[in-house]
Amino acid sequence: MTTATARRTPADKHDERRRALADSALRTLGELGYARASLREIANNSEFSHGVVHYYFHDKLDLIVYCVRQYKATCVHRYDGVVADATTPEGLVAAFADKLVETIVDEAPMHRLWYDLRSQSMFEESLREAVLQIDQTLEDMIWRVVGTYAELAGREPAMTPHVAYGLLDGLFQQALLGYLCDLEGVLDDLRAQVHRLMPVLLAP
Amino acid sequence: MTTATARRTPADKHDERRRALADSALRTLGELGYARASLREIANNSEFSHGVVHYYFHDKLDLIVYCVRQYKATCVHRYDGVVADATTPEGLVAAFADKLVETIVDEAPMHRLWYDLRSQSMFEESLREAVLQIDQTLEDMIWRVVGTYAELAGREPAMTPHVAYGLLDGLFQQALLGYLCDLEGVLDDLRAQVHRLMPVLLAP
DNA sequence: GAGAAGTCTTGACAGTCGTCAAGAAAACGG
DNA sequence: CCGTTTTCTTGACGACTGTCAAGACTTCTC
Repeated sequence: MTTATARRTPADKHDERRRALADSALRTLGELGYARASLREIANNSEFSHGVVHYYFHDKLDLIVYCVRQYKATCVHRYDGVVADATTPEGLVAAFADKLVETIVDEAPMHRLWYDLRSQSMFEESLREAVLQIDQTLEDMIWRVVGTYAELAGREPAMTPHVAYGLLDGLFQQALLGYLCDLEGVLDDLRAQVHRLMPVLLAP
Repeated sequence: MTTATARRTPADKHDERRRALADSALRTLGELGYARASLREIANNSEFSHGVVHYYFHDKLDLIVYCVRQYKATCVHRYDGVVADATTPEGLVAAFADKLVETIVDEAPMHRLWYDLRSQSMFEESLREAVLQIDQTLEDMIWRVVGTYAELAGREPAMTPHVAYGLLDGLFQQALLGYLCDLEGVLDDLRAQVHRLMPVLLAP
């Protein structure tokens, strides 16, 4: 009865419901993208009715930004284990590259949704604040990997966090598109590319 | 009367009209993006009526793919002059970087439209063929720059065309987003980043 | 200049969209 | 158990969408 988990205020329940709704919505958004995923379709692929969205979210933009924020909040810790377990620079690179490939296979819909949202933010000003914030967390995520890699290698990073993220994101996006287009070898290519790129990110 | 330009078949006129319509459409598409640019809005911002679109194009997708193809067809020759005029590796890099910055300022709407279309192709299979083709021409464009740079420097490229394009595209996309978000210094940053990256693309 | 072919306008069609309001249902507090 | 508050469903609204067809207009051909 009076366990710790029973200590839930109404506000907590409200938030919990928002999270559950966002989780459902993410499935549909990852499948259809930002523009083609209607609120009715999102609701149909969930346990909720289409009207309930406006009870928990102000409007469609509010829902979608919340969804992507929620996904990315956990996403940015994907490589924490890689960083924590690494003992050699080569081992870190290998684990990092493997994890990159793994997430393309496992979460391609989520990644394309992110790139969709980021592209839309180039047109829709109201998306830019959230996109810039998320982009920053991704940059930090990458920098934790590169920084640890530099430490293990006993060398200094030769690039800013911004550049390191830009370069890796370019390769990742390319691989994601190739994977979704069923091109052959894109995943192995990505792995090899990361192995080649990482040493370049460090000063000689 | 019987000048060379008067030698126009009806098919030529038809193509010319398609090009003119596409030119108008590109303005609206660059402003609103793929999803929010309706055929009526496109027609309103042109000298045509909304029905004429279906006389020259099969449907909306047909129009938009034609538009982006048309734009990119000229876009891929942007650096031809840079390549042709270059006499030293450093000069080539400087001219290339300047041109990259210039096109962000001058043609930001067109570039964001391209990234929009490429993102959409991750969801819409019918876009993928065109996107992959255009992406290949962009890769070739970049490789003409990198290849000439390698020749002038008397060294060998250390990356495949695919990787070189992926890396530069990542930086470019980042700078474009920053520019559209009115972030300070993104253009100078891009210039500096290209100066640093290009030597890395060559073998020691 | 009459007829034919090509070009374009207009208006309508069947859907879909985001949004909201009225009220049912459920959960809660005493 | 009743009254209140929160939660959710249902149905409707106006606006907007891509598409198309009927006909007007222009251009060309003989």
